[in-house]
Amino acid sequence: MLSGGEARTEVGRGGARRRLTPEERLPQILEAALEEFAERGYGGASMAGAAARAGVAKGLIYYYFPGKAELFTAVVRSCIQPVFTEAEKLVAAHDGPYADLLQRLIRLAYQRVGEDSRDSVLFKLLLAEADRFPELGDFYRLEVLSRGLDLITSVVSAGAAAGEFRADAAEDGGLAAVLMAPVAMASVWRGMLGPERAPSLEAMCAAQTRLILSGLARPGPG
Amino acid sequence: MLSGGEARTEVGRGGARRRLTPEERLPQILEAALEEFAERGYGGASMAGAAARAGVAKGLIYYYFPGKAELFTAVVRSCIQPVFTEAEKLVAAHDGPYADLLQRLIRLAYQRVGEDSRDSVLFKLLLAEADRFPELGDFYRLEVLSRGLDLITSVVSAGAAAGEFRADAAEDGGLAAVLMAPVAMASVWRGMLGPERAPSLEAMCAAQTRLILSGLARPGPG
DNA sequence: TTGCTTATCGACCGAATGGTCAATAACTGG
DNA sequence: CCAGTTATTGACCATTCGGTCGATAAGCAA
Repeated sequence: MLSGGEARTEVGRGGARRRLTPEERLPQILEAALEEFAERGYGGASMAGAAARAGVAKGLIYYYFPGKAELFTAVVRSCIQPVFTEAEKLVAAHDGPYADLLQRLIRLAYQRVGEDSRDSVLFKLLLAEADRFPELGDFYRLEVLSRGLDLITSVVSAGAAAGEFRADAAEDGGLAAVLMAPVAMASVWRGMLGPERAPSLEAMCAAQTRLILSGLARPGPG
Repeated sequence: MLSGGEARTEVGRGGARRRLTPEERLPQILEAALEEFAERGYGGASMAGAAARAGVAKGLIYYYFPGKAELFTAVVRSCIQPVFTEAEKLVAAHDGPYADLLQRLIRLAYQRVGEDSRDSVLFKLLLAEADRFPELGDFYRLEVLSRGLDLITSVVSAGAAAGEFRADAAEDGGLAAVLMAPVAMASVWRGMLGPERAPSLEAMCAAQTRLILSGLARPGPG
């Protein structure tokens, strides 16, 4: 009865309405969606919630994104990509002992993990949802995992070629993953347990640096 | 209108009904719920879905569990705990060089990750949902993280005390986390990318073994 | 001002979901 | 075989949520 067919009689009389260019509104929506996703997870996040955080009507989000899934992938893309460009720049610019470079890379990575807690939360979320969104899984494989592994591999190989590291390190297929994992896991731990309860970043950074440098050194002179 | 007060006229005439003791039914429900959660995530999983997988009416789940959250924590508990008892038994029973023990522990961990893919998926899920369920976070911290770190720390310390490893390894607060992370991350990668696309477990196991053994060895004789 | 484009709103819908509850059939002990 | 206990059912409810859509106002050009 009270579901009148088109009984929509009092529409569109909303309050102050500010019209923005898409270049201004999009970041607002992405930022709000990041908060919503980080706080409630993918399944728990609601379009209405993201809209409310952005101070915007729900319908507007559908004006910018086809649906929830696309909004999520857009948020992830906009957040995780810049991390790697930084590291790659460091590698390209470096010269000197490779041990120093490796040490500096490790420190940079841990530092970055400690900086923005929302990044960690989103990273964790990415892990959790990747298998339900093929596009997300591909994105992670290509833009995060492979990129990180390649970066590490190139440094280790160069160090081995320069006689600084053990020669067999260059052909060790799993080494890069083993070197990358502690930072990734530190991020996950931070995202899930919070900065206080997760293992200390400083301690992990120091331990990994020591372990790697002595573990990769040539067994030669005492 | 058509919501008759107690118009429920034809209830309870369902088909073949098998009555089981709770000790028989509970594992069925937990197993079915594991499948459902692993496949759809926490938010995406539905009580009806879990019930259907168990071949049971939805209401029965509420007979055994107060709600969705409790069902989830029960599933996680039942799944992750047995992993550690195995490792702890290994440590308790071992004697001989600590390098061998460490090697064996690493192999056991990677092996276990490779065995049941649902465990990896659930582990990934646990990471993702821990911060929305305090009970889950505590469970992880106490029953998984601390337990693993303690195990590793005890072995490393014993090895250092026996003069097998570098003396300073025993006091390295972050070392255990760095040693534990690759296995955990390997599990996460498997859970999110699948066995084929994730970094090879064998390669990671071999690389980590090499890295650790040479990284922990006393710098002494060439 | 007029009129066109388009960013923005918010009521609405259908579907799905978590959770409840009275009815009931399967066992149990006597 | 009967009565009491309890495991099990499935219809039902309230709510939430993703997504649609017509109305509308803000800006811009003429």
